[in-house]
Amino acid sequence: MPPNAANPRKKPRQRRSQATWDAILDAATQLFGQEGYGATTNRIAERAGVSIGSLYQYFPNKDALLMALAERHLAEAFEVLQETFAGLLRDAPDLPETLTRLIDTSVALHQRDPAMHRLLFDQTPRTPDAVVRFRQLEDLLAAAVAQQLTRLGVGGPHPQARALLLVQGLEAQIHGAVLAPPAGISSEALVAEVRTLWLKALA
Amino acid sequence: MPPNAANPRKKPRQRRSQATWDAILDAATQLFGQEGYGATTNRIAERAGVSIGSLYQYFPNKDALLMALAERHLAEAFEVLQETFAGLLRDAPDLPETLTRLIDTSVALHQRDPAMHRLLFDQTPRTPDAVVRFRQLEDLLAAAVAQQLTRLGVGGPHPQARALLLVQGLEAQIHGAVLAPPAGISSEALVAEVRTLWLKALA
DNA sequence: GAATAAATGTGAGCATTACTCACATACTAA
DNA sequence: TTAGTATGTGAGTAATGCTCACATTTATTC
Repeated sequence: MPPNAANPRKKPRQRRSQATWDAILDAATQLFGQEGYGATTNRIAERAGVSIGSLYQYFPNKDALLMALAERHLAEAFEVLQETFAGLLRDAPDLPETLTRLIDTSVALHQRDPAMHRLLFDQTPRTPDAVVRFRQLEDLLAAAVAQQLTRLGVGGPHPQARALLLVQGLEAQIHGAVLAPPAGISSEALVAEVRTLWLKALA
Repeated sequence: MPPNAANPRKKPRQRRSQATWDAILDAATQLFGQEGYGATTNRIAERAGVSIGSLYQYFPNKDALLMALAERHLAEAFEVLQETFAGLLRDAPDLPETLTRLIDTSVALHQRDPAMHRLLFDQTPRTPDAVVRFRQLEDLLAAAVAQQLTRLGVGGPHPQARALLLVQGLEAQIHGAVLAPPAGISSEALVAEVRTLWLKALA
């Protein structure tokens, strides 16, 4: 994953400060996970066994803590996606199999840590910085998808555009299917339908 | 639009209280629009020419103010959509024309008041209540769409599921295309591509 | 090892703000 | 007129994000 240019506070140099940084993020993970955005910075510092001043030495404000959690979350997701795309480059499967792998990966990522996903998706304020950052990563993903579409000869007149729409559409559909399936329809049925629709859209 | 069951404070009975209610919402629209979620309730009351106590007589907390703005915003959107669906029932056009009308409506709704849309989409905390409420409206929309898909014979084995995926996917794609078009791709090109993809997906 | 500088840690307290409540005022009904 | 109800007020409270003057620990230099 590419580095975030706007990293607000310097990262630690000495070993003890690295421990402090880790303790703060761990405490933030716990308390934000339990209490949502309402968790207070003072209690996070307390839980981390660190003074509130130290917390603000590494994170300029409360939202920066969430951003750090988001970065960690997204980095994990990127690793998984990296493997998926590596596999696609290696095996060069046909369109149906390619779609299946992409969808399965997306589903797995949404099932991995639903609480954290919901915290970041629903409760974290989408600051301009966060929105820009997210779009940046979305474009990266789209580029990898565009490469696959082109390889399969289904990129259309503008593969990057088509890939971006696939990324955005698929994310919304899988998110809804996995985290908020409507009464009367199973997640599995929805995911299967997602695959059917995109297969026809791209074939 | 169906009423919201969890309406937290009673609506006004006398004329002057209706004026108070309107003044508060107008002030909220202005200040939230200018300053985002950071706008304070005290200043909203001041701008409305009303005491802070009166504000909290009608809105139990800050988020309820945003919810009221969202309800107003969504009600307007529902009116427009109602017209669109009425037209579809009247004219019973073929699939390409039906898709065009739905997409054009969605684009128009996203272009109508981008600032308010961004405020509600990005900055308003997605409380559990708000999430449930939004899903409720999404299902309603999906039901109307499912009716059209069935009419056109493209509902597949589960029209309601397919319609929900269309609503979620389309919303995400149009939102991205209109409010955050990537460098090098025009909104128009993206919207055209959205239409192409869904046409093939449903044909 | 002593001295100096740099990095890291502390927590009382400040400023802000969402929200309450005891009370006052305006309206309605008899 | 009077009683009752609806509406309006704003000083004050509690909670919380964040600062800053200072203390402590580690690295560096002589």
